[in-house]
Amino acid sequence: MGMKSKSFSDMQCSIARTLELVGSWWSLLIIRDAMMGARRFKHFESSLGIAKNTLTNRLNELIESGILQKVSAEDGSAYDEYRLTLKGRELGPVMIALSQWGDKWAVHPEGPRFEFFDQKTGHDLSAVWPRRENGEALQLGEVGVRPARAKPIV
Amino acid sequence: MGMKSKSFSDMQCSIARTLELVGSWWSLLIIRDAMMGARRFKHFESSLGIAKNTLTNRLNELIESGILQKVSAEDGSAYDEYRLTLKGRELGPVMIALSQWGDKWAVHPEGPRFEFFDQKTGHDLSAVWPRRENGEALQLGEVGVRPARAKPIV
DNA sequence: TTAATCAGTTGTATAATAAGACTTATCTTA
DNA sequence: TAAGATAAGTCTTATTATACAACTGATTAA
Repeated sequence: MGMKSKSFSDMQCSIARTLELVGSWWSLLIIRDAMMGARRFKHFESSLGIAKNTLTNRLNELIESGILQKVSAEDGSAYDEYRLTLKGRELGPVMIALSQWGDKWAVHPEGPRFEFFDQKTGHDLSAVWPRRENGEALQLGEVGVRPARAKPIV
Repeated sequence: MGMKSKSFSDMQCSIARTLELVGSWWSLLIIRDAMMGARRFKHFESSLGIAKNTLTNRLNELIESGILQKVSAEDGSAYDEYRLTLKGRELGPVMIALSQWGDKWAVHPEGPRFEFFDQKTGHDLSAVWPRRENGEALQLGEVGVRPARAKPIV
């Protein structure tokens, strides 16, 4: 996109700090591909159509951020694999929320390509949505934002 | 960032199509500010420290996408206000998921600045997380991705 | 052993952002 | 009501990230 000398990392907002790590143009799609099983440079490259130098940069940033890690290949190849860390895998809810919104508001003529499901049962997931402790979904208008209270240290 | 002639809009993936609309560097922070009550150009500008021309471009893109709309000011001012549409407000779960991840994985030394809560009760929300129909949270490893089945037309 | 593939690196061109000066319309206040 | 301040942009220039293509050295396949 352009000159990104402006960084979000000094902002106290957790959304800004997250976007500092995964908000670059290709980052979330790289993470998506990793969640769908991509492990090798060529997988990401051919799936995304991203320029090689840009892919190199994004992958290194994600490693630097602790979202991806390079590990020796399972199949004995000399080429290392890129794998999500726990930190990376926990972006799952973000991905599902993005996907769910796109299914509703950025519809492709041929419909959605993929869907998330429960591997235990094969059933669909319920919507990723703000809920009360009892599991009840809130209306969006009922969600408020307030200054964070100090959390107990222990 | 740079040359973004590569567009995601032709991709069938809902995540890519969503990022095409809100994945630019500042877009999600503008939407965050709108959710926190920002309505005027100056609010976004001073909150974000974004260049004016860039802010103008991002705001117009978000209007073009139907995420923001310009409406006449409630207080009678001649300056219009930028307000989220329903389409924009429904990015709430994405925001909460981003915030929740940042609270855990991109911690600021002084802790989180804001938190979401239930305005009805004042209580915290439960985590935005993949769940079964019965409300039970899945382990991330239990979430699978599969080609989308054709949905019934009616 | 030769050719093809993989994972990059290195240029060059282009497009998006940053920064700041400038403009016009609106608002405040004395 | 007139003058100054503020709001919401626009325009220009400089910087930087991305795209694209060619090239390189290591690994793999035939």
